Amino acid sequence: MTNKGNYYLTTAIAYTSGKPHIGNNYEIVLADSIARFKRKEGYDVFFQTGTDEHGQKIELKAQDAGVSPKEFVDKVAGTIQGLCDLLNISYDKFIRTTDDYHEKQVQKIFKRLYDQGDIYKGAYEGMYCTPCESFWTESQLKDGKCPDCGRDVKPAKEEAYFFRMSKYADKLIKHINEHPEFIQPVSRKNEMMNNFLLPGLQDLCVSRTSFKWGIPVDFDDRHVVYVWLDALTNYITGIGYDAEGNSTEQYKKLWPADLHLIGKDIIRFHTIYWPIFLMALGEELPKQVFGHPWLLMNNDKMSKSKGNVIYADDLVDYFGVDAVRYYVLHEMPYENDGNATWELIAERSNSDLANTLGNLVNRTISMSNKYFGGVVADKGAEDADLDNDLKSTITGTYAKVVEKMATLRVADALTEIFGIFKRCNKYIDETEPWVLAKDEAKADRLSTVLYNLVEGIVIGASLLEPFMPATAEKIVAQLNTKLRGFDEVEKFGLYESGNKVTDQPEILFARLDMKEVAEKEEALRLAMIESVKAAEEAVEEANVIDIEPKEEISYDDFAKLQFQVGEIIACEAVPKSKKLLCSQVRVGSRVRQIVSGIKAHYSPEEMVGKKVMVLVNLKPATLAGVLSEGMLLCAEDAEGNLALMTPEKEMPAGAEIC
RNA sequence: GGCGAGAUAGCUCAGUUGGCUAGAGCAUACGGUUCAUACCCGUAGUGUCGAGGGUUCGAAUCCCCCUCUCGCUACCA
Repeated sequence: MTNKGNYYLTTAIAYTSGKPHIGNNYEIVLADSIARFKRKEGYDVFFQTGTDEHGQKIELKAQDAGVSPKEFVDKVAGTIQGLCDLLNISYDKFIRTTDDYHEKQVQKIFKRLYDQGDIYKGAYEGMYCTPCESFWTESQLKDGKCPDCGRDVKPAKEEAYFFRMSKYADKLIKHINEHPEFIQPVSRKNEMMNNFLLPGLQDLCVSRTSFKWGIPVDFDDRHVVYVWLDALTNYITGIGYDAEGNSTEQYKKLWPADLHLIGKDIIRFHTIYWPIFLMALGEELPKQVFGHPWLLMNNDKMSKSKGNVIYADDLVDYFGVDAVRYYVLHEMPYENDGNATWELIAERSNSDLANTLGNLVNRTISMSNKYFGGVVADKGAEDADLDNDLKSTITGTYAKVVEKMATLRVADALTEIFGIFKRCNKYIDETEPWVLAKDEAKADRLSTVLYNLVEGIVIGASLLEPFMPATAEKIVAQLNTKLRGFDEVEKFGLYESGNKVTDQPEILFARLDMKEVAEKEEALRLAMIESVKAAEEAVEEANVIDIEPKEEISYDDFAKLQFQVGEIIACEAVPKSKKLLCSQVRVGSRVRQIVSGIKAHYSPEEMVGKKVMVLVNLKPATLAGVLSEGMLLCAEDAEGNLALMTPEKEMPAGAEIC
């Protein structure tokens, strides 16, 4: 195939906070199929993936695990790279944001942007969201919560470096308008425009002082570089970018990237901040950013405690790598989220892989052995009526696949390829080889029919190679030939006539018993729940939580609070609210009505009769239209589980707590 | 209560700028076949395109309203 030039594609780098599940691995399988396809089309492909290893979340996770952040990310990065290899991912480069050259360049980039005035030092006073590691202004908050994740924010002030986003906003708007293909799917483009660009971009805080696990700003080492500035630059540092103008030949060859493949949740970072960083560096923008949908499990959020997390390695163990690749590539819709369950994967494997494809290869080889001792020869005994349609279907498939792949419709491309195998099965029915075999005079015709089948399968396997490389190889190995290049899949009849196929056809995909699949899934589910429990029990003893220290108070401040034991004598849910319970609480001789947000943790029935700790002199308030005169005190753990405070010995309602 | 997304065959979904009797795959039923992994081929379907109203020569597609589902979010005093 003639060289068509360079093609540089990337996946998002995986955040090393834990082992990724199949929904996370979907992206890289998709990227791999595109990379392999482009290579086969004749592009000089460079495919980069890797891990994003900095940030407060990782610092905390490492702390919990009792290891250093570096030890923590080394382990997770190893797991992630292992999964990539398991899934047969043909990446050219696996970058880690803790790699030396990357860290050095990020520092240089930061310095350069600072020197040229795009980054300036300021003080940040605002609301901070810890999980997102993001600062927000009051006006950005959504109902007082983080507009991104919706969790609580807290006021914080810190010296920080800022990036002048607004300086480049107009240029970016112009770029997006002039390059409609830049943001895919297009529906995302308007979201970015209307929600962020047109209302006016805020300057972005690009440094942190609240934690250490990041790349230090080299001229002010109390600060570490904002994780997104750090992470996004991997796309250029990984191929040899140098902020001082000494970029490598590879960089000059590959940049700008042809495609950034990312999840739909991080489109904003890739279509607003990243392009602006690049503009500031005077670099070209990537040609396209594709925000793919998510793969859900059981149409539900995955959760280890529910035991419904699906891991790629479990699936590969059971179904084989190509069945897993086939499933995620074929079942993922283009714009909506997809769904995965063990049953769905098994059904797909049985119907498409075992029946349509595997059985076709098997029956073709069996017939060749049975009728001709495995020798496949084209005797030229054509039946134009039957053969021409078969041939045109097969040779016409490549063009259709190319058309689908051009717009990243990978699932549709696979459907086209399987059209070949379906057509071949039909051809067997049309030609009835077992009938031909009974007539000595029709031996040549029979031979040609089998030749046509083998040829069709070879072309189909060659088209299938980018998506299911191992299977494609297995098929042609059994047919004693090689996979074709894309310049040889539109011609019919290149299979070497007289070749001999294997006499020991191997089952490509075994049919799966749905009952066994269900049992396997259930076993894994139980094992997962067990391991979660065991892990919880193991940490139970050393289980401590640190919370943000509050300002010191005087005894007088404390004395202002009046706590008493209260007895809950009645309790009911507050209508029109999702979290509130309304309790009647006897405190001394008085009964107070207290509303609490604990419906998720206590049922009204189990509340009744409890003796609890009550803050009684809190100003009454109305919640969801119901008056509340006081507050029930609870302890809260890191997961937000609540436990009511109760006296450890029997005490009368109204007893003072002091 | 607020914001967002969605509702098409039993299941998973396609349906481009409104246009001929609404499609695909799987599952189902029936028929054919036996080379093959009880497989393959063919046929048949069933759908008030969530309900109602409107615009139009014509609406799954546009507008209004309603119902329901799913996210996120509010009230955690």
